[in-house]
Amino acid sequence: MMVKDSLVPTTKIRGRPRGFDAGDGQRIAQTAFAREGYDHVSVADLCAALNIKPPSFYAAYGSKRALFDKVLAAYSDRTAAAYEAACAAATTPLDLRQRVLRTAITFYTENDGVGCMVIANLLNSGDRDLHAHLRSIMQERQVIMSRHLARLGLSPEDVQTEMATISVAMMGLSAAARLGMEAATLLHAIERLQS
Amino acid sequence: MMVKDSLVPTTKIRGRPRGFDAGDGQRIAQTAFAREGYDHVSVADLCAALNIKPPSFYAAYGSKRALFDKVLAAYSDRTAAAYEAACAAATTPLDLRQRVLRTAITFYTENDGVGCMVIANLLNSGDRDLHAHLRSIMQERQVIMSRHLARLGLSPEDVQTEMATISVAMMGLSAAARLGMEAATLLHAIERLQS
DNA sequence: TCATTTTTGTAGTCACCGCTATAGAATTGA
DNA sequence: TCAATTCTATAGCGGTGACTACAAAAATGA
Repeated sequence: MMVKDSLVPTTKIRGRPRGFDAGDGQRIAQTAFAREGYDHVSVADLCAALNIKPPSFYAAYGSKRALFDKVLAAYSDRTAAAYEAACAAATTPLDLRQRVLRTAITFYTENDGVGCMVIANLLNSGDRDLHAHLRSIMQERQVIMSRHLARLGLSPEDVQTEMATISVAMMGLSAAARLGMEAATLLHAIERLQS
Repeated sequence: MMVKDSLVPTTKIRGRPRGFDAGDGQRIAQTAFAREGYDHVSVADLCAALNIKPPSFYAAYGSKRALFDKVLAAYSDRTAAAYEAACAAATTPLDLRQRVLRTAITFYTENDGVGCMVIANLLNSGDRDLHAHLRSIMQERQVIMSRHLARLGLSPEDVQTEMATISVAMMGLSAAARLGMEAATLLHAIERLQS
């Protein structure tokens, strides 16, 4: 008598098996999207990189946008956790800013300097739906940081101003990183800026 | 006996007269390129805005890239003069930074906040030639500012760092302006950043 | 063996891109 | 009036974008 192995991940799946690893594909797409941005990565590019044809791509990921959203969600979760940790560790508003910007620099200079995936695509992409999605992600971040700033004693209007300050700094770091500025230089730059 | 009026601007020109004002077209193109960026403005868009057909566009401007270069040159000259004036008026390196950033903010918040035409397209465009052109413009600017910083007493390595600092700040201001941040908020942000 | 299921490659859809060949319309000079 | 010149609209070029209809291929279950 056989036991149903529905909980076992190695369940035999009917039909022709996929000829490539979807996880590998997502990783390749992640670097491509991070480097070039949503608009400048074509499905044809991704297919070439994955060595597959369009039908395989669409069967596995649904659409270019769906794949980007998956990659973006992973990035967003990863960075949100790091920023949350930075905020939680902060003891003063100024300390929060320093910790957040230092965290940002480490992310932005990954993979030879790709900047922030949210900021970069918010500035680059012509896709309106994507634009709205990215804006909402950014707003979520700001809400969280704002709460921490309030917790550290800033008045509502000071929270607004400090949030704008951090935003401008992060955008500058993202852009500079994308244009090739190295992590050490970015650190020196914002240290000097806050002289 | 007739006198040749080759020096008179109202010389009668043979052939069918142009049905639109090329100068108006350049102005319309300027706002379009500033708002949307080179890649996201199509020749069809420009033709629709100018109420002309593609052949008229190409007869008047040569190519999309040629028109952009014209618009860019005008922008570049205008801003270069302003930055030069800001640098010339500066009495200390810190004063130079303040003046340059304030000048930048006024440009970036023109036309409902379009940011810096050089920085924005450097980050957005996928065109490699354009990329190189914009980079060279940016480098020229930095060379000029660097000379002023040296004149004001900064050591070579401090010039480098200060230049990176100003660059990061300008990129942040450009991006934030493009995302809708107002001039007053931008001013408060960089003031606060330099606490 | 054979039906069922899923993936695969071929080949194409339609829309848009920058750009242009061609011929007609509108002007000037003779 | 008529040739020369210049701009105009029509229509279409070749290329690329995201995406897909279709049938063959490769696995499973019976």
